[in-house]
Amino acid sequence: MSDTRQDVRKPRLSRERVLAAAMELADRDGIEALTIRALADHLGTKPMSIYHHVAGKEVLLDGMVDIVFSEIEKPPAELEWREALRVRCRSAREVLGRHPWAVPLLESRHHPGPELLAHHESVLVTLDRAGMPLPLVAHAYAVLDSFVYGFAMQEANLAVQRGDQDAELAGEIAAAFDPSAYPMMTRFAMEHAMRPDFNFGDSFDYGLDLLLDGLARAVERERA
Amino acid sequence: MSDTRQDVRKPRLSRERVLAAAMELADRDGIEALTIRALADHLGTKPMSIYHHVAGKEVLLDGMVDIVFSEIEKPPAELEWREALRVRCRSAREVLGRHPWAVPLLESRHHPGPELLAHHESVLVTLDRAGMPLPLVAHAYAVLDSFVYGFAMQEANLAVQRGDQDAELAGEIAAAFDPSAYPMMTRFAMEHAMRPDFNFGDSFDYGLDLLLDGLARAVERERA
DNA sequence: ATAGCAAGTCGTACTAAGTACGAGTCACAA
DNA sequence: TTGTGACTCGTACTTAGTACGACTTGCTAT
Repeated sequence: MSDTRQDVRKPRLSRERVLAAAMELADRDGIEALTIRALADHLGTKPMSIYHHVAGKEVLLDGMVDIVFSEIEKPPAELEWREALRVRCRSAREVLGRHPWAVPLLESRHHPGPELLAHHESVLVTLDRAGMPLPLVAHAYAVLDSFVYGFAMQEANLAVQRGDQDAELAGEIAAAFDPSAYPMMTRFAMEHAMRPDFNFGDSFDYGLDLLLDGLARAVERERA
Repeated sequence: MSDTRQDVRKPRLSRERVLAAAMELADRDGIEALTIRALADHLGTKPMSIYHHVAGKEVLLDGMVDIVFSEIEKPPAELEWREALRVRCRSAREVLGRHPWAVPLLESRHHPGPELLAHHESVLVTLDRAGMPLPLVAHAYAVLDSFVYGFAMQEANLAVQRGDQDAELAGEIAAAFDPSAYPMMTRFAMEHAMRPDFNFGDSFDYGLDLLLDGLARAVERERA
């Protein structure tokens, strides 16, 4: 009778299970819904049990960020540098699209995890083998990451917008909006951005190529 | 005896004073230190008085974001489009440097204020007068803002790092850091990033020119 | 088998923060 | 002088993070 029936319902907590559940919750309900109590419910436990596997909420967030980094594809070593960076940047955008809550966290965590470090290393190696001198490596990395993070940030926000848009936001914005006060915005929206085939995301590849082209030219100039 | 002595200490609350005080607090102590109670103390009032001038904390943040936008210089109409955009992007970076807490908020607020709308309008007008067709306008705006916001985000984070770095963070990172596991990162840090004349911010103008050059070329191509 | 221990779980309770409610105050106009 | 509307604030409720310490459980060495 006194068999271990609880291992069916409670497969024992662990740091991994806690982190995985936290990611699920954040993906599904948003980062602001990720509270220790909600997480405990989601895991079928009580709040304080969680603290035996992660030291606190900050550490939990650090762990989640490192998992996000682990999902981003590193620049493949066998590809030419531009192609390799394209792969990693596209992957970064896609992963951040799956975890929109992560964007503001990525750069604001002070405790880099192992995945983050490994990721940085692999990108630096790729820039190095492109033939860039260190100052150019620094520029290239700063510029590419700014673009990727910034773009992901805007996309994350658009996603949220769309979420409550159907409800009232659209009407609310339109109401507070005087078309004659913002003629160019109105034209832009009417003739382009509201068209069904408009897709904000298309600008990602456009901007990425802009940057990679520019960097390639800079590498050429270095060679001269 | 019963003169109005309190108007010396309490110049009467107002939406403007509340917002200004909130900006001060956020700039000085960080956004996480901006609580209604702390704000009330800063203003010499009690928490609930604030709610007569702003409807809640969300609205307070919306208002702060709009003030930040009001501080960003619009692209001057009298300048050539590239130069005009350079002015506005540099200004945006500088303003976000003064208000690092604003970066994650900028894109996550759902209620655009009048300053934000006016700002967007002015940038769109500039892109239009550069001779870009609407699809290119969309790309240009998305790409430039991604870069500016992303860069500001990274700089904001660096500023925080430097804040507690002196204390223990530097040693902490170095301790958890195995140079042989990350050879390229180590080389990059030693031979470039830790040098006294290295300045992350220098990459801003570099990236901005990369993008503006690319966009100018695209405009040329359109003309053909 | 069993004593004992380490790992894990959780009930209770404290603190910080946002804010609803409603009573009080104050300046000014009629 | 008195009524009114704008403003102020004391009290208290709610949600969240988490410290403390007791309880439970499964494994190990006898």
